[in-house]
Amino acid sequence: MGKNVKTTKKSNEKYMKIVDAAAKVFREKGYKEATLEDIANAVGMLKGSLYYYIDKKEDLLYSVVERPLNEMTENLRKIIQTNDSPTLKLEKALINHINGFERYQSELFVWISIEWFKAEFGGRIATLGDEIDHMFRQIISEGIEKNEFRRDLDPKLITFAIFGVFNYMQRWYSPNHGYTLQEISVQFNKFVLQGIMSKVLL
Amino acid sequence: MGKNVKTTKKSNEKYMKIVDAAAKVFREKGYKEATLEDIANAVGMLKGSLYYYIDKKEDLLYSVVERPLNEMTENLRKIIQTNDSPTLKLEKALINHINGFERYQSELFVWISIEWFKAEFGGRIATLGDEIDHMFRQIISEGIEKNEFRRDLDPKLITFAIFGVFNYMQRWYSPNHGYTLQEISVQFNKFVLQGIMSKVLL
Amino acid sequence: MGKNVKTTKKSNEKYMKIVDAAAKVFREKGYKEATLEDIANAVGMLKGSLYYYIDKKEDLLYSVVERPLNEMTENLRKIIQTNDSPTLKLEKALINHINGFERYQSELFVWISIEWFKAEFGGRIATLGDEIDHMFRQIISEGIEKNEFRRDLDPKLITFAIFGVFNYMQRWYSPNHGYTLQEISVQFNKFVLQGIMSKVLL
Amino acid sequence: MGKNVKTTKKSNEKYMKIVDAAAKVFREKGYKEATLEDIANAVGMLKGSLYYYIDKKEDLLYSVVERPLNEMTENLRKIIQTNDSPTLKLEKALINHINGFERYQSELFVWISIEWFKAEFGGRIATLGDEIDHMFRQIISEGIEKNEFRRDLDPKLITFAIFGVFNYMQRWYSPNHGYTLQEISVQFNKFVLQGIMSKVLL
DNA sequence: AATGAATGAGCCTTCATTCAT
DNA sequence: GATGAATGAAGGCTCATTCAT
Repeated sequence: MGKNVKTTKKSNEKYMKIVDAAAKVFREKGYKEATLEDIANAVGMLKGSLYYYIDKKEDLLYSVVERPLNEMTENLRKIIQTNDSPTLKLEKALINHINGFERYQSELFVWISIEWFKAEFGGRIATLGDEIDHMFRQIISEGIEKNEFRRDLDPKLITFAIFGVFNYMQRWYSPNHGYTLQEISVQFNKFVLQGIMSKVLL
Repeated sequence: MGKNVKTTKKSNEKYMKIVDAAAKVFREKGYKEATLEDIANAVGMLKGSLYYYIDKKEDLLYSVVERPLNEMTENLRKIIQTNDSPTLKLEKALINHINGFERYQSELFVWISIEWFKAEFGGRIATLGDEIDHMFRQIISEGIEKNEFRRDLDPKLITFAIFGVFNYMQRWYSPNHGYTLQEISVQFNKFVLQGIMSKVLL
Repeated sequence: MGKNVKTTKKSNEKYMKIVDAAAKVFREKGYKEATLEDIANAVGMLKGSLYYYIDKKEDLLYSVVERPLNEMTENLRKIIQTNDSPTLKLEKALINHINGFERYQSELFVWISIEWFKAEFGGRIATLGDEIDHMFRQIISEGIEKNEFRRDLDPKLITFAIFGVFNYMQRWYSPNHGYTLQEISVQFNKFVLQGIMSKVLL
Repeated sequence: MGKNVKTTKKSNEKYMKIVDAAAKVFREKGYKEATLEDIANAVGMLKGSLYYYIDKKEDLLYSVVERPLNEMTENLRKIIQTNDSPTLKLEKALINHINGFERYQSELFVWISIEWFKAEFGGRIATLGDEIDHMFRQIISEGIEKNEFRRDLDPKLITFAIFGVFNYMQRWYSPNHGYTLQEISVQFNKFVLQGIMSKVLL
């Protein structure tokens, strides 16, 4: 962190405005399709002026996803370290996930949308979400060990399935347009939990 | 929309080769990042020559996803029209889905990857998958009505969840690399079905 | 040699025209100052069109200096391999040098002008002239050994001096403007030779 | 030309530091490649701040070369006005030249490096070195008249040759790296003098 | 059918320069 | 005196597209 001269500059309000704008533009058009001019316009400046704050376009991508991802990772870590049952941990983890979407809508959707191509970006970006994957898988594994989750499910695959349920929201979810995140959260949790639990209460 | 001069041309072998190549290149690089030169090279011709077969790059996108999607739609329609129970219909539909992935891997993954931005493309592309969505939703609704599926789940949301489980594969699935589609299919079906069924047999 | 697809293309007339234009423009404005647009205009095309022939600006620089330098190197090699006396070899080498200037004026002057910064360019460019340096030095050394040239002069330094005499022409020489290359050649040779010979006939 | 508001400012220490930094940066990267930011960084200020001292980048170039050139011109003038023999004058002039390099290494190398393009810069810069050229030529001419230098050599051309010997150092000379300026001076003087003298003592 | 060649618009990035504070 | 911030013009490069042959 803070390797370049611009770190100081980055820590100001304007830079945050730029990153916010970038998040929205990336979200709307996709990273590659988004133009620096688009972003600059959204902030009310010229594209060249952005370079006072960044070194290259990719910097913006990193800045957009860095904080949300780190926050979610941190929250997840706390959840995992409790003595809660795996089932409860999973519930909390899923709620954390949706909460993340609530707070960092564009940002996380941008993240999800570049996932497939993240290898193209610097390693920094590529590994940002790895820990989340890992911790989810850990919860699932623990649940299986403790007989709370079905033994016939592969932890890795099931983690993918769960991420699928939630992350695919990127494709259809739009705020103020159909369902609230709250509704979605409730429904998806019920679905996922019943899907993996070994003893289903009916 | 109407048949144009190129319709004839499109029906030949060469054009199919081009579309196949396009599918692979789109899948690997993403639609925007893929270059007509990439595609042309993959077929062994020059980029300019492609225009004998297409009018614009987007045509290729359409051609790539058109057939797979239509086929899947058709299959799904047949499944829906049977007298099978909703549960069985859902199982078949999901198997059909994975089978589609098996046969049209790149193509469908391309489709999924552009879903979010499909509005940008001509209406033709935008509506291609709508029927699939609709029929899935129908199965779910029917299952709820017939008390096979949980009443507390919203059909539309649950359809999204299911699509999420499967379509998110685009992000992590790679053939000959971990799980077979068969394994995935079995696991995901078990997960999804237990997740939505009203009476779970344990 | 011939690593990329464009090799074939490069071997045509148009590419040569471009390289010629580049040589002139580089000569007039300097490599960095020269714009691709300048060069394109000189050939009567648009700057973007140049990329049909090149991969990057630097390619042009390389193409400009490659042949002249190779030719001069080759000629020099022949001169060195004879049984001529060092004095005669030096004379011939100097004449070869001026002849090179005659044939490849812009090209060689471009070369000389980037010498200081050649490290910035790919290794290919950086080492192009090394052999010439080396062979000149060899002639001087041989002349000293055979007592034709002064023992009190350091071969390396004197080679630099001689290059200085000739290559500095880049700064002041302009065709059809003062002296002919022939006149310059005669004068400089007399000057250089008397400067290094051990026995001067007066 | 006239003294402007900034003249006062220019006469202070800070401005000198800036010019010194500019000299080094210009020398290392070339004038065009050197960034005002590079220079500002070298002095420990921001690029915008430079404009308190300068009107435009070119000003720095002028300031860099002005003093060294004027000093050398002045010294040369003194040498010329003596009653020394042309031979001695030439020796002194050459020593003055190398001494200049010693004291104003970067500065003079910058000067030499922009010579070809000096027409692009304001006339002020363009004519700065003219007097030096002229006085050198005068010494040579005088030497020929007095039969100390060879009659068969053209004064103008020979002056170019001599400048070549010394000024080309810009291309290969690097302090603390091979030869000392002292060594170079001795060798080059011997070479040049024997090269032009009419009676060579062996 | 396909090629070779060129177009032109657009994008990222750089940088000298300005200016209010 | 100096900073921070922004400007705007320009440059290298990419690429879908066109078109004569």
